[in-house]
Amino acid sequence: MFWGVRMNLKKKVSLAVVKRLPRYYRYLSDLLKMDIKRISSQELSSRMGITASQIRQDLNCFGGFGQQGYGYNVEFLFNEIGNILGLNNDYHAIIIGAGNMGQALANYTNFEKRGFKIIGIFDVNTSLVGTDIRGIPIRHLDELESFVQENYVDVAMLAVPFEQTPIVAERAAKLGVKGLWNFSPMDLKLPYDVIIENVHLSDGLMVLGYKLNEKFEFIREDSSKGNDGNS
Amino acid sequence: MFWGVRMNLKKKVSLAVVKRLPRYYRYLSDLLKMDIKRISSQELSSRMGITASQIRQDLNCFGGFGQQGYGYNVEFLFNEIGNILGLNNDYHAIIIGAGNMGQALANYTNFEKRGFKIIGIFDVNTSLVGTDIRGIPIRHLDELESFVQENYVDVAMLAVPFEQTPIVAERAAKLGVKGLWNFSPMDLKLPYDVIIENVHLSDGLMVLGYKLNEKFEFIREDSSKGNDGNS
DNA sequence: TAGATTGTTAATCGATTAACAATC
DNA sequence: TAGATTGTTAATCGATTAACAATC
Repeated sequence: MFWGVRMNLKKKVSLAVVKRLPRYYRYLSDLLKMDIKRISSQELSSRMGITASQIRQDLNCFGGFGQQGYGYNVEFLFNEIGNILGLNNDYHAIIIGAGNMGQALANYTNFEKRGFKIIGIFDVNTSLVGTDIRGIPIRHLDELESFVQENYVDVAMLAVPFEQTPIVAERAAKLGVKGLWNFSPMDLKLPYDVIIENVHLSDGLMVLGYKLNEKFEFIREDSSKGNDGNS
Repeated sequence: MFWGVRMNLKKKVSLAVVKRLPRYYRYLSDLLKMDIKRISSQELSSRMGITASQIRQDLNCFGGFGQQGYGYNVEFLFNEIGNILGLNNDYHAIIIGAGNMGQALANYTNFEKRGFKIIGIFDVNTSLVGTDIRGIPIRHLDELESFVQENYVDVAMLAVPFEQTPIVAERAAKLGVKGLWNFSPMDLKLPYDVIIENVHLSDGLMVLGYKLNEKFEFIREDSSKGNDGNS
């Protein structure tokens, strides 16, 4: 018996761990800026507010990045996590919808540092079409098909009105886009081989509301609550 | 021995459950729109892609909303979850930063349906100050202190540049704002009694990148990867 | 009543934490 | 070498799932 297809035996890393990686990356970036060369799991633990044990467990899902008696080399670990997250992958992304949210995304230069290059923006608003954001031209949505066929597009960021979202999502998926980043408050599902991340901003706001309630025992002046017919 | 202060004995509901509530709320809202009057945990389970058992467990953290042999009344459950999330709490919110993201937030009318009313927008850009978004005037950031003292403000949504974020966050917290919703890619921490929710959009994008890599085995044409000095 | 489906307890699974031998 | 700190196994904790008695 010999090794099968490369790395198919590795146990799949849990999503809980993967979701923590960007946070590690952020803290390591801060350490780099502060010119800190090495860090122990203990020290990182106290900065991040998670246990040292968890840090070591998490990192060891991907390999032994540290050194006994020394800790972790900040720059090395930073680069390794960057690699794991695929930050030098040079993904090509487009933004569909050039309203406020689409423009905010287009202006968020950080995405490029994270390996996502925005190569096109699309909208139906003819007064926007022809203009550009940071040099990226805004095209009419009608050009979506031809553009994606002529340019390699990995990811579409969807910042269109709620009702339009499933429609443009399907168009993008049909064209072979591999990932969708959806900002409409719905759980987008498609019968295509595409990875979908739903953002759900207002869900987060509602959780904030819940926490406020819990902590400060709100119920503001109980103003005309109406209680209209709850069974 | 008798009952202590009201409901201080209830076991604290775990954050995992609370985070699922907005999603239940969304699905129930959809059911209402489709004029579906009642739903069993089984049926909801298949729609949402989680187990019926989990649905019943989750809901029973807050009380028995269903009826044996019948299921759940959609409208009743919808309203109950809305109450739990404090959607009729009439929170007063302000937006600090009227750039693209701030404007996107200001135009997102859904927040009002979720119990958050935006009563003010602040920026330092004098060409924006004096204008308004959906009738909400944009004020100069200098007016923040006087405005918050004169108007009840529960939550500040922070959509300012990275470097400004800790500064305006501290100003808001000092003024007694109870919740902060932070859109800068940092873990905001403050020595005040304030609840902070950090959004971290690009963290989500990086997780999408990781999943793309995992599924499609990326490594695009290995274009001039440079490999500049990783250790 | 019989059938359906909840509320709730018990079993399982997975993730976090603790502990410690390996080793730099 | 002695001290420090990792990598990793084992123990604990919490969350999810299964099962079923209660009951509409």
